[in-house]
Amino acid sequence: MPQIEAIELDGHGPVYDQIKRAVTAQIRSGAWKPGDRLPSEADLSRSLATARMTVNRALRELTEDGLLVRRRRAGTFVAQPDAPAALLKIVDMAKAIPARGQAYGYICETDDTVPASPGIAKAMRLPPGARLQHVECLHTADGEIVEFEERWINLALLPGAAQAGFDTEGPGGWLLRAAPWTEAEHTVSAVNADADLARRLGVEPGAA
Amino acid sequence: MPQIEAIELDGHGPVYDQIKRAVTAQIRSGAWKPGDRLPSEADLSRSLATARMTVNRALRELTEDGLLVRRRRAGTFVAQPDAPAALLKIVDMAKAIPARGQAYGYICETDDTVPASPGIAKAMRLPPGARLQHVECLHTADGEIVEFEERWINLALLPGAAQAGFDTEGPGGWLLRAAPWTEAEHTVSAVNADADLARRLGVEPGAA
DNA sequence: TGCGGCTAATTGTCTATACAATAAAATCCT
DNA sequence: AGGATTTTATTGTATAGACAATTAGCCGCA
Repeated sequence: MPQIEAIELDGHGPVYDQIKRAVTAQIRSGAWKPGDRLPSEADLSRSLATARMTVNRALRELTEDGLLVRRRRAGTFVAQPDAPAALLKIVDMAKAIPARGQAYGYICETDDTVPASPGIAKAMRLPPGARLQHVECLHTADGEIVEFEERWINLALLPGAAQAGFDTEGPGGWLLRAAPWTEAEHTVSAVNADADLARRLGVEPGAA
Repeated sequence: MPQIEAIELDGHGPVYDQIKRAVTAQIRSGAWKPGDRLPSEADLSRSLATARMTVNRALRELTEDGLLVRRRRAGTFVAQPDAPAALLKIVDMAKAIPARGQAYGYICETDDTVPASPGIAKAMRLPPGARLQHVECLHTADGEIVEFEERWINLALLPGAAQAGFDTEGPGGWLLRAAPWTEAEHTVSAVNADADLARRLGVEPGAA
């Protein structure tokens, strides 16, 4: 089981930001690894001598950024990294358009692994034939097509993208796999975490 | 000067979410238009009988979503809609990658207005020759090219994209134009708002 | 008029506390 | 043992109050 060390603030800027940086630093440095459980808000607020609300804001925002995953009673965990970064922006797009009063739609036309064509390879400074994930999708607002987007993702750097499935189910279905698990029980808690994330991602956009 | 009516909560879910929905509804319905000033947090918390922190969280999150713009002492304004939606995801990408401990880079290769080629026109269900904004950019993490992205934006629906300038300065430079202005003084407050947004967008990623 | 300093309105953050919601873990009862 | 129930740890939200930071607007003065 991971032993979580105490973190320290740097006195620079708002406290919640200091906490965010400190936690981020722990994760970046590898001191806290994916799946590790963080100290509880109560513990952190005690050891940092701040109010729990401040810790809460920091952890809540990091969760929003996809760096952490939280579950009531279970605790706060370092999220599985890697692929979510590629998808956050889609989530964001899906969130931003309804906020403007329009019904957002996302249609994925193609999503497959292809060797880089000479033209794309040149654009990406890759050797021709490198494995790429090719995604074509449409963003619609109120049924009208706002944007056509074509992407080539370097699978050498983002291996998770191949299994991501950017299809019509939307990104939520994929993000499921970014769940936290404690070292001991893989399957069980992974299922739970999936349900948790699914709820988070499914309910929020629907409500707004 | 716009007369802002009181808003009402619906008793559904967390209060900060109710406030978010209520404000969003006002904006969607057109009751609050871009540039309009909202009641102050103090006024809202009084008229809604909630704590100011709760109102603050709601307005802060809506600001994060790009729906509002806030300035100390000046107040909270309905943001200029429209084009920011297309860019939020870039901002998000720029934020998400450094959060994972890598240096994010954004290189825009082309950004011009073109008539739709037959192939693209078909994909977007548009007549060939429709005006599109064509953007090609690279997303890099630690200098390595993670993703090549090509986009065609329907200028008929997002006219602002043409002047957006998705160039190497990054999206921040563009978002400047999404500033709020009171009906009376265009130029002056627009400049101020620019400075404000610039700070917001320039400082946050730099700190993290 | 124009400039400079003061005032005060507004947002931004922090604290301490409280209670609700959730679900893991322990306990009890059969 | 095993299933039901109770306990309890943890996050989620709400509140009231306080002070800091920013800056628009006002007032005075040259």
